[in-house]
Amino acid sequence: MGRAPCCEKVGIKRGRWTAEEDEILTKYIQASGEGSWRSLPKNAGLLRCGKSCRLRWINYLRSDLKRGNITAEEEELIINLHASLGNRWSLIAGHMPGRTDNEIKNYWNSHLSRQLHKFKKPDSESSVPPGPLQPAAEVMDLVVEHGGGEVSKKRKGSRSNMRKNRSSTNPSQPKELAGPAAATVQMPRTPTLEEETLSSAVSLEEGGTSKFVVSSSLMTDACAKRERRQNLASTGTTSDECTPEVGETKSSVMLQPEGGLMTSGSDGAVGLDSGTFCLDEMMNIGDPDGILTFHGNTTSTKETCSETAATNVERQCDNMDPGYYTTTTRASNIVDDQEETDKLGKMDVSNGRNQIGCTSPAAHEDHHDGKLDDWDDWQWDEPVVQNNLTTLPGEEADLLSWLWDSDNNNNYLNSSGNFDDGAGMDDEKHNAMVAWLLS
DNA sequence: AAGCGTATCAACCGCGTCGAA
DNA sequence: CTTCGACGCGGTTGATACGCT
Repeated sequence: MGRAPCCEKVGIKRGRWTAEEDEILTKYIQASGEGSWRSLPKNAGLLRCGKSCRLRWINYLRSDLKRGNITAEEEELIINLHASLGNRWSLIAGHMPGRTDNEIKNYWNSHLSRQLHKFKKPDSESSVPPGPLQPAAEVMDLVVEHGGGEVSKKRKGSRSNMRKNRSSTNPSQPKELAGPAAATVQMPRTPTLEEETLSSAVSLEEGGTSKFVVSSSLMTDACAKRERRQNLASTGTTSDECTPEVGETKSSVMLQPEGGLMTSGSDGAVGLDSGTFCLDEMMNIGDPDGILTFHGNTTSTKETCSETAATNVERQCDNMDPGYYTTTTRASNIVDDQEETDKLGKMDVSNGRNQIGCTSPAAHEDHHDGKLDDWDDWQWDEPVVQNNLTTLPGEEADLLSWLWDSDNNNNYLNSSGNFDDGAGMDDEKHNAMVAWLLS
């Protein structure tokens, strides 16, 4: 048995609203108030469905609506909120006075999801032979899956992109990170959702420079104390002022490319200023220098996070097919080895659209005292050269070029230049790639 | 200038949730 | 406890605007 229609279909006007209808609806609501949508059209003398009236009022006629384009600040906020809330447009809109869920949803679908689409390596465009692992795409699938949002199926380009392309005099010029886009947006607290949601998002700046965001929120009681610290950080307290609590060692502080702080305690919990995320399930960050250990044990520390959290993390771990790998997130040791420099020359995020380059934000950490440099100083166009990534010690350099080789050529050419049919891209590499991206 | 392809956004549709009966 | 109506939400559609060739 089908559901009864919300209103009679016959005699109901559809399509665009006229100015007269708008005026009738506005006057009626001003006189009688919102609500009773079902009976409203009849009472107001409109030949419209109640739903349609409600939608028209909420999305267009309300006096408190903000008109005009989405600003950079709002875009940043949408990205951050979407990373935490997913496609809960009404909730996102609730954090953005004057904006409607429909407006935000449209903006996401037409603007922001395409950026994800660009970041996500499309299978159809890839020359990767069918194989068990396609690291970059798979990782991005993983990231996008958890709140990264659906990617528009139909849209390929963008009119705004066309405008930019036309007006751009220097396509390789990285988008300026200073200003709104680089500002940390303080996430409004939405407890129930944060408690249940583990999500991630990725955004990509245009012009061939990447802004990689993996923001997650998974609130648990055990993580709450860290959230308090991150709240301090987001309200102006620097990372240095986030002193560890008794019995806890501040093992590392990393910087999200978004400009937010990413912290981890000795217990392996990782916090973001846009939420907190118990990472015990997936990896340990126990090394004071930021050594990140990736593991697949999802059962040992469940008591520290809620069952929901554990379930979600388990799901992520399942997707990641975790093995055991240890990588590092530091990149500040100075070496004068030209050979290593040459190796790292392969690691360039000035990539083409089918290539994903990734540099570790943590590599930007000042190794002397753990103090974070200003993210604005990050050189997006040539990060390897300009951000001293050329000074990685040999082990890290090998890892980077090794990972890069796997992804950069899409054909799994190994470091020796031999073709790898995919089988050679073993779990270890895959997990290392995941760990690297997450770091 | 015309035609075509695409982006944008208002509106529609169906389903889930909630509260009252 | 069940049913039903109202509402709200998210996904999708379609008309229109716009940019490119």
